Amino acid sequence: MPAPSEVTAPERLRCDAARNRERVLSAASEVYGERGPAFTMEEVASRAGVGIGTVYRRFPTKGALLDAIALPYLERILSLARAAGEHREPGERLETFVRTFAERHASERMGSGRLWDSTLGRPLRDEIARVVDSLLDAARKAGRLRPDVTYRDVSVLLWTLTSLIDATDQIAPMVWRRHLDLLLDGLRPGGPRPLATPPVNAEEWERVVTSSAALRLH
Amino acid sequence: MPAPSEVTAPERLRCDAARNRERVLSAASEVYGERGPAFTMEEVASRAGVGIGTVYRRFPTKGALLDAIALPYLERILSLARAAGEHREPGERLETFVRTFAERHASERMGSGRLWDSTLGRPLRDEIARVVDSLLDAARKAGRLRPDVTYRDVSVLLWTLTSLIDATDQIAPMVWRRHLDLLLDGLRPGGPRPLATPPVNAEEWERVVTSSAALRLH
Amino acid sequence: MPAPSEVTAPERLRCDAARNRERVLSAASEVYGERGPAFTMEEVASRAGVGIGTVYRRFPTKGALLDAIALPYLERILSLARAAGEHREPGERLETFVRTFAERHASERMGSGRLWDSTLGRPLRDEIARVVDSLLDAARKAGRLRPDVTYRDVSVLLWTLTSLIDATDQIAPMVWRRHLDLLLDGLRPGGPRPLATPPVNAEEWERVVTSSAALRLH
Amino acid sequence: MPAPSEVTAPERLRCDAARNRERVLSAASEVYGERGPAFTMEEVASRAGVGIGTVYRRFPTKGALLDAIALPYLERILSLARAAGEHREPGERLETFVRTFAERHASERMGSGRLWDSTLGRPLRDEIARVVDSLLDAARKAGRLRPDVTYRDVSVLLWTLTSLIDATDQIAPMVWRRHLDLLLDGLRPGGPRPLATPPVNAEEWERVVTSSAALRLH
DNA sequence: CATGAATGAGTTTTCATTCAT
DNA sequence: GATGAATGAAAACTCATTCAT
Repeated sequence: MPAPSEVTAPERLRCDAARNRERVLSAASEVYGERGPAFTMEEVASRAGVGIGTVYRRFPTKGALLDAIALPYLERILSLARAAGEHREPGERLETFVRTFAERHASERMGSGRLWDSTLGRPLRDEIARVVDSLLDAARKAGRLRPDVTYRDVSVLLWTLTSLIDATDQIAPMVWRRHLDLLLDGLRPGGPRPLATPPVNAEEWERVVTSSAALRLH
Repeated sequence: MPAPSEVTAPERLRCDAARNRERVLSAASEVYGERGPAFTMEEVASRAGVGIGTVYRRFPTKGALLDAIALPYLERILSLARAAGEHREPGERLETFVRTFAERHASERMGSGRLWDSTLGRPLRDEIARVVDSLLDAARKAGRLRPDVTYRDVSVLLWTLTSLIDATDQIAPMVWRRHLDLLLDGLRPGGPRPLATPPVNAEEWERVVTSSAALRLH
Repeated sequence: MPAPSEVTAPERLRCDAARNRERVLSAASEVYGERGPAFTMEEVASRAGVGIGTVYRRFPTKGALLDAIALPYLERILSLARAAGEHREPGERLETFVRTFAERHASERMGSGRLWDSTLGRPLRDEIARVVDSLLDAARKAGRLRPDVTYRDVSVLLWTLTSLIDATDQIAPMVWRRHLDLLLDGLRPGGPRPLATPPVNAEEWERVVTSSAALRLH
Repeated sequence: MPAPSEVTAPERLRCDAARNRERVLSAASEVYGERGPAFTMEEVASRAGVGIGTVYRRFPTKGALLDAIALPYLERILSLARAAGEHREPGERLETFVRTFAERHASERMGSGRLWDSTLGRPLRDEIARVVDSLLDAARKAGRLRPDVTYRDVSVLLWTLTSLIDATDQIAPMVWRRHLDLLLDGLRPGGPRPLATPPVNAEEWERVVTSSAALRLH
């Protein structure tokens, strides 16, 4: 049975390699989530259970690895946006997207910062732009969004939001939720409803202010 | 002759020491403004015109030095808040504070990130809280602010804003201004006035997305 | 059916193997010519169009590969020596050999340094010794060579010459030619003819001294 | 006694630093002599008995260290040339210089290769050129040197000679001496005296050919 | 046999921190 | 007190070599 073996052998090889690639990638995402871009290649390697040489075989540069982390990240964003587009109430779609995105980011420590960068994800980003634009349209038509908000505004918003989540979620998980409510609802009076999240209380705030949380924002 | 010598010598020393402390501090602020927390202790020393040992005598740790930078930073914030409190229109005071703070941050590269941290500035921070609270009050009474916004909400807002400014001001200076408009004006429709800043255009956005700007957000 | 399969399969394999061996060898010579012993095994593999494992199957060590490169090198030397032995004027044969060898080395970047080493080429080297000895004899009999010069003297001369060629040919191609003239003609006065190559001029010398040419001599 | 202490303290500091600098330098020369430019910074550090950081404080780059090795090397060459210029017999001066240079190079493992390079030693090199030129003049006037030999010819000769010495002195110390005799005396017949060094014998040659001596020539 | 994935010791360089002077 | 020399633990990256497929 040379055929099958010949077929499967390379397949398996690729399988192992691919598995390792995945392991490195998820280890990198993990470490990135914990320590930001200051993570060590060696740490990624050891957490992936491979030698450092293996990491470098797949990603010849730390930057390349960061770029690679970005792609699944973007893909998840896209799928969240698409899922939000299925929401029954068109007026809720945008908010649903932003909120689920934030929750997912907090729970899965999706990458951030550098990950919005890199030209690698261009087509993906374009597609995300299209989908999010449709969410904006729906929200606008439902009278739930001021007409002058663009995709880029939302993007910047998500961008700063992820930084805030990274910096505070572990020590004061309500901070970013409150901030998100404010962002979504606006600062002006006359809003139709009170903010869903209560103001940040003293203990949480204490933790934020005394920890090095702010450090991570830079 | 213990008195004179002990009086003058330490006095002088204290003088020199104080002068050195100031030099180190302003050198550190300068370098921090230029390179963020990645600056080198040696660089601070040489820019202050002292030996690196002197830096360490005053600030036993790089972290301590960062903490120390925060104080003048907080002082400037306080003075901006106070100045804004003098604004003729009480309803404008909060917005004036936030906007001048942002502009100052952008132009003088006031420290950020880590600088919000540290327990050193506690009394200062408390005073800032008081003053900003009065701005909030005024804005609320003038019907320019939703009633449930707290000092901490504003603080988080400023916090994320400085990150955005640090990351984008040099390559796309309109990005954070637009975002700030949105923050101040809210995302809901029916706002009393159109946003002052036009949407981010394609070129600027391109620059942000292709540069490593996002990197600096972490 | 053990016979046919065993006969053809190994035959083919041997064929392929031999072809691979050759490919690896010429790739290695090529890379060696370009970068000296600093070349990478991976580079040899990829230029030969085989996997790196294949390289290691044929040559268990980088040193072994270097040794193997030496053989064709020695063969070319031998053929040059034999060709020089055909020269009409017996008195010219030695000089012809040395000069054509040097030119070939310069133009084809024949291997050098390590290539004189290795015990692999023993019989070949012995044969070269025999042929060059005959050139020496002829030169001696023609009164063109001092009687006490041996094959080993010539060998050392060629050895240092190749180093000089490697180091200077690309940046100052006259340097080694002048040196060779001196070597062949002697340093003492009263020589029958002036040196054919003019002294190295300032520009060329400058290039040698300021470049990292000397580095390559080690 | 504040004055003396103040005077000596910095002096001592400088002393220690200078001592370390010297240690690093001589360690580097030593290692360079043994392994050529492939030496390790760590090795230099440990042999100098200092931390690797100290090496980098004095010589911010491996290249800088190599450059620094070159200077004392050039100085020694200059002093040898000057000493040779004092030789009673003007006709012997050049040869004396070349021979003592070679012996010193062999015994003290003076640097080589890269050391001829670098623009650092420019003035020193110019001075060497002047002195050696005077040796050439003297030799020429004494009828001991063919009139067309220039300083650059001698320089190339010394250059290749050091390579040969580095490569062979430890395993076959007569090889380079014999070669030097040949260089100095010329290859043509009719020379006034037989070569002082006997031909390389089989054992020595064997050692050269089988060792990796040749490797060091590249 | 061929492949190329995996390995990890080794290299250069940086920088926060200590300590002798 | 001030100085800056010394330290050495990392960190990013390379490459000869081994080994599973």
